[in-house]
Amino acid sequence: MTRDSKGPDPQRSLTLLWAGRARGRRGPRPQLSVERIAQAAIRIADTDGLDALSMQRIATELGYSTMSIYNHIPSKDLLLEVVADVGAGKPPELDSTGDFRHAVRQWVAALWAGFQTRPWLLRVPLGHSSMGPHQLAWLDRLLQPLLRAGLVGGEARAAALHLTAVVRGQAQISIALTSAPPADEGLSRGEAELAQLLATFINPRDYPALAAVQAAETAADLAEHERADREAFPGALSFGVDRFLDGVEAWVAAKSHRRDNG
Amino acid sequence: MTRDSKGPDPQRSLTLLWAGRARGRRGPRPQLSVERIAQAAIRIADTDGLDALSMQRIATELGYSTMSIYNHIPSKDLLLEVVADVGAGKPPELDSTGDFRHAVRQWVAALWAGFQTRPWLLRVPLGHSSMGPHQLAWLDRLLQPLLRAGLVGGEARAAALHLTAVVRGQAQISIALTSAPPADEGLSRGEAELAQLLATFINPRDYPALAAVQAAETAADLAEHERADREAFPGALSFGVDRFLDGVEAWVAAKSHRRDNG
DNA sequence: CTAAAACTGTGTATGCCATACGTTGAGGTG
DNA sequence: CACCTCAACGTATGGCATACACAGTTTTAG
Repeated sequence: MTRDSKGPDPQRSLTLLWAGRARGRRGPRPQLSVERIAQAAIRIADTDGLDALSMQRIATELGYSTMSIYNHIPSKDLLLEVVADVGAGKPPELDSTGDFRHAVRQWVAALWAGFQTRPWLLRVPLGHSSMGPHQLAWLDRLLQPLLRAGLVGGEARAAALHLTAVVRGQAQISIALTSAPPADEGLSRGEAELAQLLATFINPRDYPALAAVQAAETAADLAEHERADREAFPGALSFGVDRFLDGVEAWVAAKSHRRDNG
Repeated sequence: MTRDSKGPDPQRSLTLLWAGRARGRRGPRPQLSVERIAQAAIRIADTDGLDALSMQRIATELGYSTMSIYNHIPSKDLLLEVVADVGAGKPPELDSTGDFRHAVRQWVAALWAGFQTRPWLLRVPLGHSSMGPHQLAWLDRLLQPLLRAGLVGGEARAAALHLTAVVRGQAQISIALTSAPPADEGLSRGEAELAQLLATFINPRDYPALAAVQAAETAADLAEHERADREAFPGALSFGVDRFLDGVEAWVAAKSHRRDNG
């Protein structure tokens, strides 16, 4: 480790992510470790947000000087890669019996819940962390029901990427919209008033489809909103995932039919 | 405008995003404007990346002092929201004749291309920019073919969100994996060697499905890779979008059938 | 018509940040 | 035992966002 050159070096990222620290080195025994540093960083981000995450903060949290951190991690960018991987945690256990759709929905719900718990994960630039051990574990878990459904290698990989991307993207958008107003000044105008303000901008001339959708929605809106709070993930996500799984199922069926007749 | 309180204030975000500067104010006529500032910021991010984007840099680029910027934009976070919206640009014109799938694919390809052109857009925290005029224009454009396909309000909105999320997420992952190695030191080991290094970590014990997929892929990999470079967007994205559209089509068909028989 | 008020642009200052560099001492290795 | 390597530390540097006080300009109130 020690002093090193910078720059986006995938090799370094990978070895850092996959740890496996070699023992039997010289010098004093390290008290700090990549693991401890990452844990402290996650703790800070969980409690005070990603903006509060600084090298100095980590060091004081652990009771060491700021620069000691750099003996274990060459830069903050690399640290963030590690944090993004470790912070993802372990993937859930899925029902491997029966419907592959059920398993996939379980996986989606778990990932969604993870992003709700740690919204800051969505603000960490991915870097090479998507090749970290935890990220790959999540990917592996999702691939299993997809392969079981009848997708072949490349298709399963594409479908898994699709689902990962959907949850990531939806969570990002969802969290962006749910940033709480300051609520001081006595009257904290709710989302309703905000939506109304926005509605004044959405004139049917510039946004015909949007206006149409918005007009058609005011009716059944409330009932759906209340129901959504009780679900594992919101209706918009659910609809998309279900339609995708419909398509996957049809694709597999068509493939096997092709094989039967070929 | 002038001096203002901070904090995530949706109201302020929206009024800033939707501009409409009122004239007839006191004081000297402003030479700077939110528009000019945003354009300069985009220029900087395009040429030197998001990390090079600082208030000082913007100011010197425009030939003003750093603090002048704050007379027009209360904080850098708000600036980024504006930049994220303006930087998205105008949505493409879609073929409104014929197949809705074609139009959707056009839209997806355009958004994908946008993210390739401006990768830094994916690193800007969304904030409330998703309610900016440009973002809504993109959304509106996508809603049109979806409504035409036969989805009703809520479904169309969910499907549009799904597609947006997919492209965003896939682009993020894709860009994260394509960060170039420094390529100094004579031998710039390619992605191949990197993949091989990664492969040593992926043992079938911990990652059974991944290993299976990887083993099944080495064969037809090259041909597919070469073909992917000529497409508007990569095969993984295409597969997912197509399966989703299959599901949407089936859903609409089932609905109309239900109606015919109900 | 005048004076106050409001606003834009400027310069300076503060405090936080990542990180380069030099030093010290610990503890394996020859 | 001598040497080498490395962990932890302190200090220093340059960049950053932004608070604050000021100067000049234009609109508006009286």
